Amino acid sequence: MDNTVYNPTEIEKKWRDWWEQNGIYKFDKKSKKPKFYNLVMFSYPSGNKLHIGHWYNYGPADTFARYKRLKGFNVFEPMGFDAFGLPAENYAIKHGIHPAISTKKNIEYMEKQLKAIGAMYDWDYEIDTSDPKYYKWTQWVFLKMYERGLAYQKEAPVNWCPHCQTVLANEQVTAEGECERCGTKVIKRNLKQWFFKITDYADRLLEGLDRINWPEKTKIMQRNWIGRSEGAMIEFPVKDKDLKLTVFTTRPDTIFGVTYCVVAPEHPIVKELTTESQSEEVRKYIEKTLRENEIERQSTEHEKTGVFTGSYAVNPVNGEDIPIWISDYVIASYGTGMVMAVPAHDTRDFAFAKKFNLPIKIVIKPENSSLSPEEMEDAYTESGKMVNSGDFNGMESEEFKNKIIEYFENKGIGKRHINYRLRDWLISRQRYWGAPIPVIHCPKCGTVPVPVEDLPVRLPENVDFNPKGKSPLASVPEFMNVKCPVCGGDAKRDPDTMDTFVCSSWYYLRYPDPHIDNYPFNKEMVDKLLPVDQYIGGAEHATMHLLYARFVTKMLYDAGEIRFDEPFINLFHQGTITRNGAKMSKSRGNVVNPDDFVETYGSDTFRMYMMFMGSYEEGGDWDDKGINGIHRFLARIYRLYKNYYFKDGTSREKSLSLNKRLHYTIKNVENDTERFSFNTAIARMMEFVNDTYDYIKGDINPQFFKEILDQFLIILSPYAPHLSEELWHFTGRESSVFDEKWPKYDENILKEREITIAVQINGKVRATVKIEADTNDESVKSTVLQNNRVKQYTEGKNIKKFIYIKNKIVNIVI
RNA sequence: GCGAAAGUGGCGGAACUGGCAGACGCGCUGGAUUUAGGAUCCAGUGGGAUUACCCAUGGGGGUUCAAGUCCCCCCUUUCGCACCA
Repeated sequence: MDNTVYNPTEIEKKWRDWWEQNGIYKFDKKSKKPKFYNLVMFSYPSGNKLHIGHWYNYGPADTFARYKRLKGFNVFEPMGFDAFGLPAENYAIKHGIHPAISTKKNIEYMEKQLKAIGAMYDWDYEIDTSDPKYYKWTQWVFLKMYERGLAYQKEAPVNWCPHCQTVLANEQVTAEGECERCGTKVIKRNLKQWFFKITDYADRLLEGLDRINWPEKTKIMQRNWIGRSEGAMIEFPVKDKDLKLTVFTTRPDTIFGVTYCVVAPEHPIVKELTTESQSEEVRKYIEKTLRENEIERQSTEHEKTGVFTGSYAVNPVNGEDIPIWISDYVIASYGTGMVMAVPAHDTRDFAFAKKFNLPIKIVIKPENSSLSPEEMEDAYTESGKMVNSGDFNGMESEEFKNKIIEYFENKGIGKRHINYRLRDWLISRQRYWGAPIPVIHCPKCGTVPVPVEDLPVRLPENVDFNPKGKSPLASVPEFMNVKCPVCGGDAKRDPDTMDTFVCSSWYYLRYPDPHIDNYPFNKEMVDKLLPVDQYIGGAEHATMHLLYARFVTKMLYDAGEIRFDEPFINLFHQGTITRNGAKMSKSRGNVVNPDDFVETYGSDTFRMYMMFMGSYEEGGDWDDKGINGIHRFLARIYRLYKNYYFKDGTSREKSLSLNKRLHYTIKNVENDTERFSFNTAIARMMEFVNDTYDYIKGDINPQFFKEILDQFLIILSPYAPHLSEELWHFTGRESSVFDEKWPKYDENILKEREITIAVQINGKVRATVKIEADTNDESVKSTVLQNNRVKQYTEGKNIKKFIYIKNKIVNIVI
């Protein structure tokens, strides 16, 4: 009987050590094979260590990398740590340990866990963004931005997280108005901050999306985030005042329908617009607005409110007086913070006009109907023919849109304009654990960038890093006091550190030569290895890291530093793993701790089970018992080789069916792996193993069986690397299975000679018949009609139609 | 409110361009082997009906010889955007 026991713990340790000792995964820079840069999003070392989400990112990604290696690519698969930033710092604060120490410890632990995955990482290429050797070059990126006029300081209402005690970029505030990291409600504060001018790249960030193979939903998110809209800026003089309202509109064609204007309550111009008699009401309204939180205020369900300022603007095309209101439905930070209102053709303006009894004036008439202000229930926002629009009546509104802008431009009252929702990237943080901003403030020379040769601006270690609402570095005189590089006089350093997303916006350039110390990256290696061929990571970075990285890449391309302007050619987002149908969280108590399962089942089983649970794109639901299925499968493979690989047999015949099954498996596992359909690839391998167990029930042809099993090991190896290496050596090999070539399948072997097809009568399957593949329609028809089962149904009936889809199905209509 | 994706056995999920729905696995049932097993092997497993029949892919219509797949309406879930002028 069978007492062969699959002991993953022992096997996996053995082969990890062997791989390391023999340098199996050392990246060969000189290889002539085509390169394949397989990248996963690196992790930040917080106290939580590697969780299942990391495993789900890294395990399957490594399977893909191993597959590519067997397919003949020179695969580059590095790993590192995004070590600066809030998670690491908050962990340090909570435990009262210096972040430099806790980060180091966490990295050490996570390295161990990452090694337990058994991935092909070449650790010679490891990155730690909190290492001065790395952040020196993050500061260099800042200086490049500065040099190119893309880094600037300005005072602006910015997002402030009261818990993290720092400002945040727009991208780092959730839709609920909460801090992306800690979930605290974010408030607005007026502060002087550093920004990167990502808005300069808005159009190119849009255009580039058409050239990359990314999930469509991610592209859509980026497009929406950038929010390009075409329209016009139009000036409305204010009656009896030396003032002008400049509005942005995407519907200049509705200019004759303007019946009022609205200014955001917090806009400075409101003071000047408000008349004596309205001042009390306006003051109260502004106060009320400021008390309300941003989210409630910006909700579409929020009922319209507003107050008349007492002033009137003049419509520049017809001289009509139009009242100026303030209302919180106008956002101060978008466009100019003021709008022209056309209730007849804009739903929001319509609701406002209805509420305050403002006139509704129709200027566009739909194709086959007419509108009347009294009967309208909502605004008409489509195109149509112009009416009530002076000399332009009768013109198509779409055509008029362009005509009227030309008219504005000729008269000097407006111009064509493209507006974006995207704002500049706020990169300064009032926190300790980050790369210091390499800038010196000199009373004489102003803002002076730190000369490149003086980099890095080192983060001092002896600092009280507990957040106090201002930069911890500001209270470190040794750090702050510095001589101005220009005039040599006394000056101060900038006390802020950079957003961690700056660190991760260029790390993929550093990987190919992470130890280079005279430049941020090795140009020759970057030319060779970049852009990234496959990037795999979570979808939550759609409008953060993935947008920033593209921006920085484009900037460096413009600066002549690199030869490509899109960093990630192919992108894939893995799904999320749930448990009992719910997201894993500590509060639900349904967290899967990978270490526990790896200990009992081994990393091969753990990795493979994650891949088997569901489609990689959608994730799956974790089942503590389900993992047994994969464990049994691997143990079954183990026993198959140990007990039958060298077994004697006397059969001289090859099993045609098993051989065919092998080729079928090679083909499908190849196709499925290529499209990240790991769950079906594993199912195909299970079918193969089931078939081999059928085969060994009979007499074995030892030579043939060995060949079959050898090839199967190679296709199994990306999925269960340790087990496959073990068995590969068991068969007598001395070299690694990962130095083999992916087997080729033979389409001729896959072609069935005799096939079974279903015969339907009126769409219901009533029989199956065996036919020769590719036989002509007539002979199929006679075979089918002679079938007894078919005869029962067709006897004495009139066959109206006989449909035969080649090699697939027959349907007889009677 | 708008946009996108999805809804298939007791469960996780297959089904690539319309062509035998439920691959593969979990669980369950029965059997074999075993001192015993939560190990292994074999068989069965969508629902109903006493035998080649009927019903089944969220619900309702439709197109087609043929629909999980295409079209229309509705319901539910998840995600994204939320007054962006």
